[in-house]
Amino acid sequence: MKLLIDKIKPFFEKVFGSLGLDSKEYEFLIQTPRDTNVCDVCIPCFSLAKIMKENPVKIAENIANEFNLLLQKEINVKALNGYVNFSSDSRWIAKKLLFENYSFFKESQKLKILIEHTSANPNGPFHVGRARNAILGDALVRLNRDLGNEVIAEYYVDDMGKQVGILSWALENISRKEVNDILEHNGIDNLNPIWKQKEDHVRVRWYQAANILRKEKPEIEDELAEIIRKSEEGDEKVLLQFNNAFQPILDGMLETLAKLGIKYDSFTNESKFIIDGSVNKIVKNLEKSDLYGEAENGAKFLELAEKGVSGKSTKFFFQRSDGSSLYATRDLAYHQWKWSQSEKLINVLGEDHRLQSKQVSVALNELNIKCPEVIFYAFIKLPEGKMSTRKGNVVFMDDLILEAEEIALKILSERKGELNKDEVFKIAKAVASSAIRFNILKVSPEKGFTFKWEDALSFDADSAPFIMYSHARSCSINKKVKSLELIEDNFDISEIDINDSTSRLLRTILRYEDAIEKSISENKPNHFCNYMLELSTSYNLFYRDSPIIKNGELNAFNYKVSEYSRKLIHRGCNALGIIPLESM
RNA sequence: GGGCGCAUAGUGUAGUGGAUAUCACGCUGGCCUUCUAAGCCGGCAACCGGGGUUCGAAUCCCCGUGUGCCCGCCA
Repeated sequence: MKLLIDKIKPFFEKVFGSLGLDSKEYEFLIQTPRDTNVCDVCIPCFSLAKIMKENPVKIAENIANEFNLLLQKEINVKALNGYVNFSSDSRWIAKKLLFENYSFFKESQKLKILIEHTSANPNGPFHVGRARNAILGDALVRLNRDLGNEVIAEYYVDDMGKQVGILSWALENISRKEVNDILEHNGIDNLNPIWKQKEDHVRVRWYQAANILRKEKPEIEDELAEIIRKSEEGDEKVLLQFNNAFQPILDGMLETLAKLGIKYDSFTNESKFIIDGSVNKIVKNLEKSDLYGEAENGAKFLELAEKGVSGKSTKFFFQRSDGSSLYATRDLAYHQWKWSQSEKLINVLGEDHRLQSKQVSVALNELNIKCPEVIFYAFIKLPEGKMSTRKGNVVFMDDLILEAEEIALKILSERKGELNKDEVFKIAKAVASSAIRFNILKVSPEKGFTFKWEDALSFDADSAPFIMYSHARSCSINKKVKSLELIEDNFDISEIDINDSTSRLLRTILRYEDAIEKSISENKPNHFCNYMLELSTSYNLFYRDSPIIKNGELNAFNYKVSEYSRKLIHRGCNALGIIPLESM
């Protein structure tokens, strides 16, 4: 409700000045109420009671009276239960939105932001748990872009070290037949033939087989250690070999994410920071820290016991005894580099990285490098327990998407319609991808949840299709108006009678800015999900009560409101990665 | 053993010091000759337990309970 707050601020200064209060100090009191049906903006007077030594109900009444002397009739001010409640005239809102092109985020500061998300090790297909990262990250990218920020979506590629090393070794040393035999003996399902062309599904089997083989033949460890060591020294030949091993997997993973509308602007390889020497510089600088310590064998660490880290080990190791670097050290160099690209950093990490992220923050402080904002999300479990790529106990995102498309197709086939096959297929894909994203986004990131097929595939009221359906309706109306070539009569907004549901819709539209800003400032896309559900509900009520075409004639005001809503729902869908279809 | 998350109707969720605790599923009763019924309207039902701070606590603090994650010279 920025529009209204900006409107009343100058009067607020006068009123509070006349009460002998510093208006700047109390500006924060102007707020949007929890229950938006009560009023548009309010000032709770409870905290003033102590200073003014008076009953908050009385204070509210006095303040309301003062405002009423100053404000024109387009803002209604009333005192209620110790609150000063402001309600704007619906015609005034309509005028600002429909005729004066009030635009959102005009005064917001625009930033260059780098959002690093997903960054999953390229060793196998996405399962639903890992995908939460990508879906959250992509939503943050889109929300920030909606506000006008310039955003880089970053994927940090683990192209060295143990995991890729194992994969690379497996592809060179284990035959297809051996892989199949090993996995069969260990109860891992066969490759689903649907995915036999998709290298993430194919190659992960080598990774799984190698992990089983390592337990049986310890001598493999020596071979592994050798190539891993070389990769960490930046050996070009080994890194190229690693790259050839994981790149087809990464491509397969990105193909899956693309089905969900997720794309990246930039990929950065971990090895970059070994090769360019920045890791070495980080090590040198960390050695100067007061927290620096060395183990007996020469491994280097920071002692974090005094920095709020506790547990069995309080040491943060950044160099092994053999002189090689660790993931965390490279991460420090990576952060330094990221700051050279942007003014704000956001990382999306699983809750298992909480400690590691704290260690990185302390180390960054020691290096005089700013810390990123980090958003943590809890894991998605299966009813039978944790998901694990190695154990093959997962729901693949590719399978979930396929299943969702089939259900959408089934629903479409049950409904009468004159859509052709291509359109039906396109709609099913859009519904599936949007619904999956939304069902994950609508839950607050720090809350864990258990994956259930029926919830993930729910297309009911609390879902993306609900929002998409409102949009499709508004499109349908627009098409009808166009096809009937109805004429938009001129009208005087001050003469229009605005009903309750239209008034509610106009107010909901006005809260778009607040919803985006809240979601961004807290890095919680679920807030905006909620808002989009409210916007759609408001539109549905308006649709019920306010005919746009009646007896073959166009209601120009209702049409303008509908069109404004249509464009805003479209915009909001893009901000969440929901595909706003024109018909469904 | 220690640290860090989380706990709201039968189920899932919103809410980060204020007005009658949000929305959905569920159960239940209604609305399609009228701009897409994947919709709309009505009813049922909840703040883990105990202390504290405050004029006021689901929200902040302490203790407990349950649950998840972490405590590698892995990533």
